[in-house]
Amino acid sequence: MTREPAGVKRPPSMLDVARAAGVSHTTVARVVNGAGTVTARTEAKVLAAIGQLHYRRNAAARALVTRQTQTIGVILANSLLSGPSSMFVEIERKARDLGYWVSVASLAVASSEEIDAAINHFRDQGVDAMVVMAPTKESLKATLAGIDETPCVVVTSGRVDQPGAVALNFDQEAGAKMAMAHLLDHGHRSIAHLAGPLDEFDAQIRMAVWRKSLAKAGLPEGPLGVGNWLADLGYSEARRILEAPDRPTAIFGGSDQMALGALRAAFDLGIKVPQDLSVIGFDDMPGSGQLIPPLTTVRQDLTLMGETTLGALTGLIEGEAVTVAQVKPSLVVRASVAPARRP
Amino acid sequence: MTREPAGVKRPPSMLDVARAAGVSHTTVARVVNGAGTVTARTEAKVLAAIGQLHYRRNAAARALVTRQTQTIGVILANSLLSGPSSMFVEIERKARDLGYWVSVASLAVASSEEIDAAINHFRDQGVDAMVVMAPTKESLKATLAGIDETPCVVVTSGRVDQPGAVALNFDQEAGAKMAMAHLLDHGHRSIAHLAGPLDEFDAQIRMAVWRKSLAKAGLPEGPLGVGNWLADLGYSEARRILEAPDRPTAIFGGSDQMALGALRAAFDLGIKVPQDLSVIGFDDMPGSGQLIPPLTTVRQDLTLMGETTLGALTGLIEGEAVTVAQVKPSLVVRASVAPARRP
DNA sequence: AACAGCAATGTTAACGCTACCATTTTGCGG
DNA sequence: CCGCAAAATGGTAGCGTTAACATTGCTGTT
Repeated sequence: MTREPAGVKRPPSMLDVARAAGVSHTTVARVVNGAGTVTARTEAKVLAAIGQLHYRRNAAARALVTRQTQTIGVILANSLLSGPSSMFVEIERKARDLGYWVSVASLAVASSEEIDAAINHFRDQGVDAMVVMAPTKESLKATLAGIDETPCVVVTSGRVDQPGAVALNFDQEAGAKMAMAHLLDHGHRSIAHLAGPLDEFDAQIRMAVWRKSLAKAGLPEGPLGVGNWLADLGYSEARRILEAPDRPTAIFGGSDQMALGALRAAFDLGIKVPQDLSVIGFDDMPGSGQLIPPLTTVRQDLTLMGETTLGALTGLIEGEAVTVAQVKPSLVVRASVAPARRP
Repeated sequence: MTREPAGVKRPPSMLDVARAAGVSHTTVARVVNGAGTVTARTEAKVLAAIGQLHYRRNAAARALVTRQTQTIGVILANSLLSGPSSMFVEIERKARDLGYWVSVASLAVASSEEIDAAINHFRDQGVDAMVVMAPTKESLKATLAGIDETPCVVVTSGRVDQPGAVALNFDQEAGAKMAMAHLLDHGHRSIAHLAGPLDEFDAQIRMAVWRKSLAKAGLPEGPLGVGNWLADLGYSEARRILEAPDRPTAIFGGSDQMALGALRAAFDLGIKVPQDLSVIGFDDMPGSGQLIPPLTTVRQDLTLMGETTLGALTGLIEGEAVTVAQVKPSLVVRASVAPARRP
């Protein structure tokens, strides 16, 4: 019967549980952490007290002494635009399973300043590790400069050689090659490209592969449109390309959104897809399979990617030497590509 | 010249800064927190020491004594499928501005168990407040049962009367009414609906409004398809409806994805949109404006919604009585709706 | 029956910060 | 030049946990 001063309402602590169970707080800790040796009888008493008092271990106190917050910071750049950000959901789920908390910062633009601010935000919080999506050279540079001790997985198609940081991404080159090979295999000799924003690695790589594939096949470079991954510019650029004399027989869209715009541009001009024009996309976004016509595209397996990211991250946290393979995309063949008409 | 035992590497603490600046740690605290009274000269010394040592205030220690983690937990249900989850980006940005950290849990399914687990996860972490997206009755019930002391904004179209919790959502009813009015105004007398998963409030409401609007106009109920918000079922259900005798002249899609499926179904059957069939969607997802034809739809202003959510949340944290208005959606008129053909 | 040796439990001291109160310094009117 | 209020600074006690070590209570061996 301990008399308690009727203090302010305060959640129960280990000591409260200890008193209720008639043991020391250390014993409570042993039960809670499942470590150490405790008699079944003692454990039962403690568990009962815990249940009765609705005890929860205080994360702050724990973090204070262990110097571990069990938190992972995730920095999302250009969050909603490109597909890869949905990878985040996978990361989060996996992390929670592993007992981590996931904090997020989603950036409107992946500028140096924004990245820097976000990294600082997380360092203030004391995250154990970070995942940073760095789509551009600038953001990648800021990231590598900003992360210091903190283990970090950088999701980027750029190059990273810095101890403690590991780069991870889809094999953009392989994906783009697949798309181009598919078009070339269907006999297309004049292939346009709708590029994403050219400050992004992914857009650069996809465009470079388009050029190289054409050159390798001994073909002249096709028309190029540049956009922002989105459908609006996909439409206007595609329209411009298709209205020009000598229009291409195929379009390689840098994203499904851009390809979607191309589909409509063709429709508006009375060009039939895939009979008169083949279109291929990149991402396999939701709904791509129900476009008119269903879009052939390159799929990126976000689930696998998320898992890989988190695997690398936990490895890094535990101080292992981490090397990760790139994740391979795959081709989803639907109905927007057909053999080129022999002239 | 204090002699330091060459201990393990440890981030500098307030005491370290204090020693370096020749003041007490209390003074350092005053500078760091910007509270209390400090001479400009002292402040400069302290700031210099902070810069030199790369001092960062330890969030865990601070949380321990203040009992405030400055963290908001966000629970996302069915994250990637429906539009509303992208609201999260807005919430996050705003919260970070306000000095909060945002932790996320994204649920595959909004079942009682998942919601419960996520809420517990956040309570373990000691979040100051939560945002829970509860699309279904089941998840809403679990949410209201699970949140206890923690202030909580529930994003749901369901009903919430519980002190400490406040419901917030788009005015689904207004949105659906707009869509139906638009169709009715164009003279459509036979309107089908492609509903979302019927365990979700939003799907229920949109369907109910569809029914009611028809009844109010003195029209018989039109054909109904039920799906999962996605394009695949949108296609098959729309196709079924359009192949039946007495096909409707308009389709009200529960989501843009479903409407997208309907667009293709019509195309496959040689039904021209909007000449022979009007289609309207809901969400205004990216790309909707570039479909064939560009989709007329109901837009939900996610930015405003995110802001409203966070406003309510901070109010709740500070113990104010919070009542929030629903956010009104708006109609985006494009090209998929035309006057009904007079038979 | 005594005692090593181990299992079970308890004691104590940080961890780095804020809150509260005590003390020192400063400015200024008389 | 004193005194006194106000401003500036310092001292100390927790917050709730873990970690290292100390102690107690058993078991089994000789």
